[in-house]
Amino acid sequence: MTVMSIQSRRERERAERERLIVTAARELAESEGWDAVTTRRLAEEIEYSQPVLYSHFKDKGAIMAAVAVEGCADLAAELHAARTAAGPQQVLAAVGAAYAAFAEQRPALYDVIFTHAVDLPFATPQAPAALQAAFGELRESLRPLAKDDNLDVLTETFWSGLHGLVTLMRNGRLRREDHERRLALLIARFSR
Amino acid sequence: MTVMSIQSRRERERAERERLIVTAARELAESEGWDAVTTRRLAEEIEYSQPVLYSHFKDKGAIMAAVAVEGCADLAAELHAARTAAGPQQVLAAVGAAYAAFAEQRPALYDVIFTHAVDLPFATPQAPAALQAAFGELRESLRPLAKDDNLDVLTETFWSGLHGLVTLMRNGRLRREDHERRLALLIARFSR
DNA sequence: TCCTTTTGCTAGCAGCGCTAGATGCGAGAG
DNA sequence: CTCTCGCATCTAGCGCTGCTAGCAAAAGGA
Repeated sequence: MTVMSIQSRRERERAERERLIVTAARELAESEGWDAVTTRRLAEEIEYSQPVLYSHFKDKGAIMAAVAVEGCADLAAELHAARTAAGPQQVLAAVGAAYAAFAEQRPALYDVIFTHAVDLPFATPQAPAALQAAFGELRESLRPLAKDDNLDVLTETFWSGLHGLVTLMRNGRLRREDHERRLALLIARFSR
Repeated sequence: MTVMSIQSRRERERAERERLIVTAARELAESEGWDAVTTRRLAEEIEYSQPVLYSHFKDKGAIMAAVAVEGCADLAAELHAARTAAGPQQVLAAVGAAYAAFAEQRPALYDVIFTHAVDLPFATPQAPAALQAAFGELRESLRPLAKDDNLDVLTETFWSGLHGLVTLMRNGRLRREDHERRLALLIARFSR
């Protein structure tokens, strides 16, 4: 009895600490940007020494990947809310706007999902469930508009359009004040 | 006389060395990626010491910006060639394919232009001429298709679509084998 | 109580961007 | 031709990064 319960307690504590690390990384990134997320700073934040991080994660990239998966669940939830709240004619516009809003309001999270960390499986069945869920929301928004186009290809292409809009705008390549017009145009081109 | 010619010789040599730096940075980035472009490595490559770099450029970002401007001229040239070689019905497809090919074949150059360096003015009249030229090629390709849409907004949106396609694909977010289908779909949605 | 294993820490490596201060070379004056 | 001055360049080093080897301490089992 003792052996088992002691072991399980340890595993529980370990899991809690792992959550602590991911949460700290995420909050630090969201409040001060990924540049501020150094292993020393993170260790200080969780009140352990640096090497502890490496007993949970292979390297810093793995921590970022964990944050990405978490953030992806948030994105999926927001897309789902937007999709189900909108009337049938406005689904694509609502989901597109929700996607852009997420990227705008939580840039650190968006970046770690879609531009930074590479060591996540993406367009395969092994991709994290949250990620497939987010993609699924986009796909369902486009399903009524697919006609003779392949739904997955259509979804990926529309998604690329959104991704291009938000990334180019966020690092100063596109004038911010025309964002709404560009978004509307993209949606118009993918509606009907 | 001596004073002037000595000074001008020095200025000429300085300018040559500046070109040397930019070229070395570009070649190093293209052959081994930007991670390999460290100030030490770059100094070694040009056979000067590190501080020399800082007598030409404010910091490493400024060197990257210089490479970006150079690369942008290449991009503009390739887009121009594609646009002028294609028949009127195939302009958009040709230019889109040329854009994607550039991103695919010269990823380091593409990244420094469109994702890395931020200290370049972009969507303003102060933007480098090469950059405006590249954007202009896209704009001219879309002009016949603009109809009642604002041409600049249309161009920026189409550009975003291309940018999203290539960036998401290059870091593993999109299956490579469907690239052609996605590109064709994007072009179809912006034609007519 | 003693031993073993596990856990976390201190200290340090190699590399980064960047810079202060020393050094040597070239140009102009006498 | 020589001396001096100023500028161009280099050496050395700062503070930071991600990451790890090796030791200390705590915890569990006999």
